[in-house]
Amino acid sequence: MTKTTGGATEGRRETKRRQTRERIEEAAMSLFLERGFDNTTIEEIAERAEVSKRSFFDYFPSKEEVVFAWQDGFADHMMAAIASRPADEPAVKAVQHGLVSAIVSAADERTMALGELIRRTPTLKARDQLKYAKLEAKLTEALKARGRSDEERLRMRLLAAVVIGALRAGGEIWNEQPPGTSLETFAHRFFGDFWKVLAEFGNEGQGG
Amino acid sequence: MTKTTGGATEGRRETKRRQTRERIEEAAMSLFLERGFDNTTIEEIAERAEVSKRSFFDYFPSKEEVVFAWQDGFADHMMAAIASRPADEPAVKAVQHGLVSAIVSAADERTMALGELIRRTPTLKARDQLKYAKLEAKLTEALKARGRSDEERLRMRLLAAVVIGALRAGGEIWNEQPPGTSLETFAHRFFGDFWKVLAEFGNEGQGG
DNA sequence: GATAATCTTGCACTCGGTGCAAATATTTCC
DNA sequence: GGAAATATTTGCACCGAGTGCAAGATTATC
Repeated sequence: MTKTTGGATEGRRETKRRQTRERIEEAAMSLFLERGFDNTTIEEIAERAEVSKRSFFDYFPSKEEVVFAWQDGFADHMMAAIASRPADEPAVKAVQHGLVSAIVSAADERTMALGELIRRTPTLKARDQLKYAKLEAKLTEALKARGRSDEERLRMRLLAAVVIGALRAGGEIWNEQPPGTSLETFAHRFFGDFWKVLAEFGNEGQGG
Repeated sequence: MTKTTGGATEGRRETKRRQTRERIEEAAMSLFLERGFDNTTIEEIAERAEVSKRSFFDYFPSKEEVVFAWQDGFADHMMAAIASRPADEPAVKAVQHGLVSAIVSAADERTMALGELIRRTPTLKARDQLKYAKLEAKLTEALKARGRSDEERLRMRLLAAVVIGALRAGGEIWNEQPPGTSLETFAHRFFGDFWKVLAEFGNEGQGG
């Protein structure tokens, strides 16, 4: 594997490694969901995944990171969705579509159960908030590509901050929604309200 | 101390306890600033504060919490400042004044050094983000008191989310500002820009 | 000063996480 | 196929954060 012998082939090693990683993730998740995050030890995870405790740390840097491993996918999806929007579309709309697209594609059983777990576990709440910060950084990056002047890029930074704020608040409100509500419908309605309210805030702030 | 013998007197016990707490905080902070958060052990803190390692945990639930202990004061100041604004003032303005007031009163040497420490220490970043979430919750609470209808209260929630987003972004931008800039001036100018940009985002979002 | 309540301490223990070196598996090259 | 190079897994010893508990020191109450 010095540089160039095979190329894109996935040897037995890579395969095994990927499988092991998946086994650990699966084991950890099921245990967390069964008996809670704090009541699960790494040794128990390792045992169920049939690896040693020491090997766990070859795959994940900490117990918490297993919970948030999926998160990168969300950010990548969002960035790709934004990049795929026409360059002359207003940033505000592009980011809305990007977010909704990422949300809808990420929303499944597992993710919801995970959210519930995080909400129940104080230890995980802090790390969960960091997730938003990381997302905001990525979003800023994606949006800055659309800005031409320095002033534009400052605007994009604020847009990212505001939109991530909306995402967080929207997530909370979504959790209070009656079951059976369509996530996509909710997301669209929410953004509609959001822009409207934003305009009002902006005007009130400038006036007075 | 069953219920009612003395009343508001501060006995020797309370005094000593407060002093000890301050000694621990002081010891921890100076050590963190000297050699970093991760390179400081609780035993070292305890030693410098002249208490046992076990006693440390009678005063702070964890090493991290020492760093964020001051944070409650900020939130309280902000809430008080908002509550003191006239009830007929637009919420947007009230929250701006409340925040600026809290920021200005909290900004000293120590706080800045602390911010630097947090930025340098990955361990602390997650917990730092939680700070914003807590602040947002408090802000929502303070603002909801101003809302009459359910719709109004929803608006207040979004306002809190957006404003905390601004606070976070503003903090970052402040850190990139040339030294010597007046914090108060910066804060006012920032909010001015912010409301303007917010109105633009709102209109773009509704249009299109 | 006796007694009750509270605070502090030491000790033993659990768990998360790391460094290291030996054992094991995989790939590569002949 | 087999030896050598390389990567992976494991066991072990260790550190530091944090907790429970019971004994000892302090402070408050009468």
